[in-house]
Parts: sequence; structure tokens; C-alpha cells
Amino acid sequence: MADYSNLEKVRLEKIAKLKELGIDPYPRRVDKTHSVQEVIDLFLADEGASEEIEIQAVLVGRIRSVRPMGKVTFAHIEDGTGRIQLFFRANDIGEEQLAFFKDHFDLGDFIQASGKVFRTRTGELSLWVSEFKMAAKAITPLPAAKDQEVDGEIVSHATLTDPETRYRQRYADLAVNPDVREVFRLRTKTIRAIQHFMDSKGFLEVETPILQPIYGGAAAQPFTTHHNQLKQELFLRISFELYLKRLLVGGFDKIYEIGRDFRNEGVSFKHNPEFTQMEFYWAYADYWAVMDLTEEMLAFVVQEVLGSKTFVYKDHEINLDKPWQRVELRQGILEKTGIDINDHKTGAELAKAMKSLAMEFNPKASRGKLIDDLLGQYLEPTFIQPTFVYDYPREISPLAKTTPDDPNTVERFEGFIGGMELCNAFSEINDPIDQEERFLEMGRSYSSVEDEHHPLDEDYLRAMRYGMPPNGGFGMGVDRLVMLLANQQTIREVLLFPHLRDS
RNA sequence: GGCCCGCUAGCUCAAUUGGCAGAGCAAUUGACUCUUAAUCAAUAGGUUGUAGGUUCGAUUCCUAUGCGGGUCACCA
Repeated sequence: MADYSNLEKVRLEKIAKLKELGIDPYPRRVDKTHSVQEVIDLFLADEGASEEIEIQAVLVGRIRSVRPMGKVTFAHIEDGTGRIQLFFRANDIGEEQLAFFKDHFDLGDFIQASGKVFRTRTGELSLWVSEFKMAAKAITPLPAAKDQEVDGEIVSHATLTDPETRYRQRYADLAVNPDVREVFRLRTKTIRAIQHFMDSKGFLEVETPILQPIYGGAAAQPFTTHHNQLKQELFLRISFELYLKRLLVGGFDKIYEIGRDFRNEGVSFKHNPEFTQMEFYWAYADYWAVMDLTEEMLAFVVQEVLGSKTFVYKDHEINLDKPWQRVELRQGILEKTGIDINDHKTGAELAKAMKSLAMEFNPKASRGKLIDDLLGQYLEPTFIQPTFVYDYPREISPLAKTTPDDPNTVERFEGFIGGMELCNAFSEINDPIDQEERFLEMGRSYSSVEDEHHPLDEDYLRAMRYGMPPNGGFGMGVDRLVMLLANQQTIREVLLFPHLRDS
């Protein structure tokens, strides 16, 4: 039995009264003829015509405001398409029915109302109610006191703002905060736009296993699980990479996947334990081609979703026009810190050079890790406008091909927008022997410093031995892209149900 | 995991030096036939996140703890 508040007890009594009257507070069916938006469109299209047609409609929606005025009552209802005013008058429905409405209907209830569409004396488009019935009774009041509509904008008063309640009870948040609903519409549009673009370029969308016996493709701690009947330990994937590249071996030249990755790591404004990733693999392309495609894709997505090549994030106007700024990692670090990473071939040497910098770091970290620290500290926050950083250290990129002139540097780039890493791509290793060595290198380096180890995926190497076309691969955090497009500063605002501790 | 901030009525927020825990909206009752944060009058609503401690007295001070937020660490 739930612990009901006083407000809820009042509503439970109303439910009991309805039942006494033989009225089902939760009827199985409603007789809706139009959505709110349909009725508005119909009325506006007809309005001003020489012969106006009376529009009769049965609407169903949630009551968002009620203004009883004696023998007349106004209310606003809202469905998924919009909001419209209801007009009840004792002359039409009788005083008993009007009293019945006032006594048994509350904010948050769903109501079915029949009547004709008209404009009130103040000009508001409304439904002149001739009949109504309960469509679904609410027990808990919505956590917003009242809404008003001003020039088409819905202004909420004393709205729900507490982040904890908003995330834990997202249904209530969505019900009362239309701008939150808008963010999630934008999210879906973003994913659709990515799909449209990739499809138009001839890429095939595929699905690969989420439950994996061996995880890989990224450096992250996995979630583990277990298959009871098979008595098999399984991991939730941390990336799609190794499965998608198996498909290159199988003869799919252009493939992509949009789906959920799971990483057992800290939670922050840009990290959620489960997040949406988009990866593509493109046979016969290298990282330069991937870079070009990335520019084209993001320009398309932004245009499709926002109708513009530019958008505002925080206080910045971000411009997605091609080409993006391109910064070689070594050059970028040299300019910002005066350190030429090529002059320091080991982690210890680089750490020594970094002592003059005002930043904290682990002096025992590997050279690659230190370079990544420098990137994160000195470059990443400055890349507000779209920027590619390219040519990364070999040791933090075990799946990327080396550059032709330096075995310690790989053909890899990351894309940054709004001071945040958005995507990561490289010319993928397709030499199975090289790949095996690189896996083994990682095994060594990881057992010494970091606590992560990556099981060697022998089946992946076997696949590669059958012959893998040269290819470029790409991964992008979709949540982060949505953060940018929706101008949201935390990933929780673009996840319907962000991860929270048990309450 | 470290540090900082927050947690008071259904929602948004007050509460002086430690001195009777308040307001607006929502709710209840009444008035009101074109309102729109309707208005007006009245009523009710609280284990101040939880558990301890100091004190004559704790929303306030102290300790522990839960949850949330920020930040740092972690996150090729």
C-alpha cells in the first residue's frame, strides 16, 4: 500500500465517489476524433472562409489548468500535439454537470470532451463543451502548480526544477516541462539524420552482440554478467569495433551501428554508464577520407535537425562549415606547452619535461598516457569550433595503423566541438600479425600500470587472417552530439533515464 | 574515492544571534456566466533527508550517514 499524501487521499475519495456513481475512472476506451493540433489546424484553415463550417470534435487530453467562474468554467487540456482551452457553461450542460466537473476532475486528469471549436471573446481558440467524461483519473498531483500560455509560449509557474526528482521521475518532468520533451524529440531527429546520411552514402546499418564473451575495442572496465543455462561469463560490450570489422572480412564494405555501449566507470557530466555510440567502418578508405566524411555528416545532421549550419552552445556560436580546423597533435602540444613530444621518447623523459607545467599528472604514467593528459589539459578545452586533432601516439591506439614515416605515431584523429571530445577515428589495422603484436604490447603495458587488462580476442585475429580490406573506422558519442545540438551542459539532460544511485 | 554546496508543506522558496517553522501556487469550503498565474473570503496542510550529540531550547551548532548537484581523480 502506497503512502498517500493528504492531496492524494482527497483524490482517492473522488475516485471512490465516481465509482459510487457507476462511473469508471479508468474507462477502457475513449472516442477521440481529433488530436488537439488537428482541430487547431482545421479551424485555422477554415477561419475567414466565406462559409465557415462548424467543427465538431471529441478531444482527449490531460487537464493542465482549471478556472471556475461560477456558472462558467475554463480549463486547458493538453495532448501530445498541443494544448487547447475547454469552455463549460451551465446553460449548455446544466448546473449539475458543471458541479460534477468541478467536484470530480483535477489537474492532471485525462478528460474526453465533445463540442464545437470556436473563439472566446478574448480570441482564444477553444472547445465549447457539450459533453465530457473522465478518461483517466490522476491520484498524484503533477509537480507544477500552474501553466499559462503567453504568445504561444507556455510559461510554467513554480515548475519542477529539482534535478533529482526530474531524473528519478522523468515521467513527471516530461509531463510538466515541454522544453524537456523537446530535447528528446531533437535527440530522435539527430539519430534519424545520422541514419539518413549514412544510408545515403551506401552504408548498411547492422546490429552486433551486446552480450560478448570477450570485450574489446576500447580501454574501459566492462560490466559482467552470466548466462545461467550455458554457465558462461559474459560482458556487456564497451564498443562495437571488433564485431563490425569482422563484417568487413565478411564482405560488407560500408557498415554502421548505432546502439548502446556500457562502461563500468565514473559518472560525470559527460559520462553515463550506458551511452549511445555510433560507429562506422569503411573499406578502402583511410583516416583522411573519414575526416572528410565526418565534416560532411555533421554538417548534414546539424542542417537537418536545426535547419542551420550554425548553432549556439553555451555562449559560443558553433559553425559546422567545412573544413574544420586541423591540428597535428605534436604541433598542437608544442604550441600550447613548448614541449615537442618527439624530443621525449619515453614516459620518464616526457614527465621530466612536463614538470615545468602547472598541471598534475602521474609521473609513472606511460608516454602515451601523458600525451593524452596534455591533450586533455591544454588543447581540448580550447577547441570550441569544430577541430580535428590527428596523429596520435601508438601506445594508446592499439587498433590504428602507424603513419608511413613514424612507427610510434598512428593514423588517428579525434574530433572536438564545444571543448568536448566528440569522435575518434583511425586507419584501421588490417594486418593480423601487426594486430597481434599490438595486442600483446597492450597486455604488457596494462599489466604494469593500469588495472585494466584486455583479453586477447583470438577469433578477431582469425577473422583478420582471412583478409580484411584496408579501411577507416569511426566512433562518435551520440549523447554528446545531442548535448551540443540541444545546448545542454550535462549528459543527464539528453538521457531519458540517466543512471542514478538507488534512492 | 577526495573536497565543496544543497536537502524545510504536493511544487517553488523563506525563517534574524540558537528562541512559537512561514509565504505563493496546489488542496478543501464559499462567492462569481468569457477567464487565462482568473479574482475575492475562509480553512486545512510539517517527524525541517536519516541517526546521534551539545543546549533550558536546534531548521540553525557538532558527529556520522543517505541522496542529489558541482569539482577533482578515473575514463587509450
